[in-house]
Amino acid sequence: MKQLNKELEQLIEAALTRAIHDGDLPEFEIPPVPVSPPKRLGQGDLSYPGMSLAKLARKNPLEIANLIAATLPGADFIDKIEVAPPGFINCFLSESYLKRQVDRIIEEGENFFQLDIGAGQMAQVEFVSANPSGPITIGHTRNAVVGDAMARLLEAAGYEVQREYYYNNAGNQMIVLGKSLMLRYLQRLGEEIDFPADYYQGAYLVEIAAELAAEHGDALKEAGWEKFKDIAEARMFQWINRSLAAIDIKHDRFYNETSLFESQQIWAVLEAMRENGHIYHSTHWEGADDEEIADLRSKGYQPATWFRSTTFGDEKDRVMVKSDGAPTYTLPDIAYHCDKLERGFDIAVNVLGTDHFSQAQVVKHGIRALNMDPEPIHVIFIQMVRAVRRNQESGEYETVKQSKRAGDFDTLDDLVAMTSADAVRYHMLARSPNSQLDFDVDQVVKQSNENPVYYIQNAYVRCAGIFREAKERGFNDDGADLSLLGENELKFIRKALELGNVIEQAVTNYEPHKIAFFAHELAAVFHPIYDQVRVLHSEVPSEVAKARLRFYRAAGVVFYRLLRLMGMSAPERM
RNA sequence: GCUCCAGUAGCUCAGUGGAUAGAGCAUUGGUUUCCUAAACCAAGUGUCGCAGGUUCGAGUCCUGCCUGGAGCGCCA
Repeated sequence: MKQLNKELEQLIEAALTRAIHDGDLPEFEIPPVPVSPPKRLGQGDLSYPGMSLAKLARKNPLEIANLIAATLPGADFIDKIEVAPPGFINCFLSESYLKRQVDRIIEEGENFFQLDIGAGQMAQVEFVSANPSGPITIGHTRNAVVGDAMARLLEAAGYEVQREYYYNNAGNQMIVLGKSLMLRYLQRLGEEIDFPADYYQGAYLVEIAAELAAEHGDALKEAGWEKFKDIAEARMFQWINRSLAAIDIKHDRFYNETSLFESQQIWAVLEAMRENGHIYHSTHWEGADDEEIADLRSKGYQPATWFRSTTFGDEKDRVMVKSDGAPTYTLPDIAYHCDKLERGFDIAVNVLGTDHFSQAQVVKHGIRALNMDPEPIHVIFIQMVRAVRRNQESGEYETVKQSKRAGDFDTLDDLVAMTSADAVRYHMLARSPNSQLDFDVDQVVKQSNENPVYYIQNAYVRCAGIFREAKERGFNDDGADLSLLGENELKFIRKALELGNVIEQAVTNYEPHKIAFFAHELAAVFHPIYDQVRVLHSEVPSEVAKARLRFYRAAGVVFYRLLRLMGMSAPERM
């Protein structure tokens, strides 16, 4: 399927090139000529503001627009070109072209607007990557939804996509997790234990401990924390996968942080950075002021291994290996991204919460310190998300407490249980990642009947419904004459043909939320049409009904494609 | 103190430097003899945080300021 705005852009460029060649315009470098759908009726279907050329061409904008309009090469999709003051070039699409696209849409089916922008290229999306120390929270959920939608859009753009989860199963946190479970188990066996405040407090560990006690009795009493760490990690891994699967998210690969230790890769990376002259050994970083040095000294630190990240614009240097010999989190993270780049991805998208902002910068500095180009890496930063609900008395929004008690909604499992996988996905996606998101639990739950989620899905349901009814009546769209379609149906086709551009915008700008808004806009075009354009109605002549039935077949294809791009289900009935 | 994000309708938010700034929710009133009511039609609300600047043209770009959020660890 053609991206018509791109086609028109090329035609305008051709017209300009020719005008310059013919001497109708002075010599100048032709800038990009962005074509977009105008906002108002009567301004055509695609529009280009020719005013932007006035200065370059040293000519009255209206004259330039007229010149372009007069010399624009023809194309099968163009009906007419109009010029509007002060210099807009408005393109009206050909009706017969639009009608023909109904069959094209049906032919393409699930590949409707499958683009070739990324043909032959590999893309990776690393997302979620939550520490395996507890449930998937509402914050992870937003990350998961955005990352998966990004992956689906990259696939639609033609990339071969791998979904990866960086599994942080090394480091102190896992030891604490193992010890936390061990203490809960011993508590369950009746021992009096003072549970440390900095251990994992979640009730889920108490539950797992109870299960272990039921299954093994006191047989694990003498087992070390390592045993409990393995048990806890396996349980967390299962839990995370199950939660994500409930919203139709699966990763192709779980990349274990521990593998970077086992393979010695972290030390190889550190050595390479050292060879490039970016590593030094000291009690404090080179640019530290007296106050900072005094602070570090008061903590009694021995010398540590520092990365001179300030070379690459960082505000201070960073510790790679602590004075006790253990690496910080940053070193394996650099090694991991180094490994990613060596795997040859043309694009490596990384979805992170803004609390990882500094960390991500340091990783990029580290990649440069390895003399590698971090350009393929692109980070989508997700702003904070809170579950909120309105206080009935004050009318103010309040944050849902970070408690694991039943009735609070701060995990993915809770959100899905209270709403639906589709509602969670849509609401998490339909927001710019740059905006903080208040997920209004009551709104998504209570108003689930008048919700954009179902508004979009209902469009597909309605298409499916017509075919069910037609089948019962023994009616079909064989031999449909598309020329019988009316202006209403064309309105929908025009809008649907924008999908290619939406996918491209979403991919090139790393803004997957655009697809969610487009889906809603398209549904808003569809429903009024459906209300008026009937198929199985006594006043509709059989030939017209066939054409309309064919149209609804195409509309169903478009909505199916959209719903799948958002990772939502396409139900046949509500 | 420094870096990044945000500030647009009562609320939650869209908005490629272009033409008269848009949705949903909430509010009010209406709509189906034959597939469609989780739908449709109609009504209304704006100092686009503030002040300058660039431009033929600024919600969009630049500078300063105000407000809210995230970060700036020998944590992960």
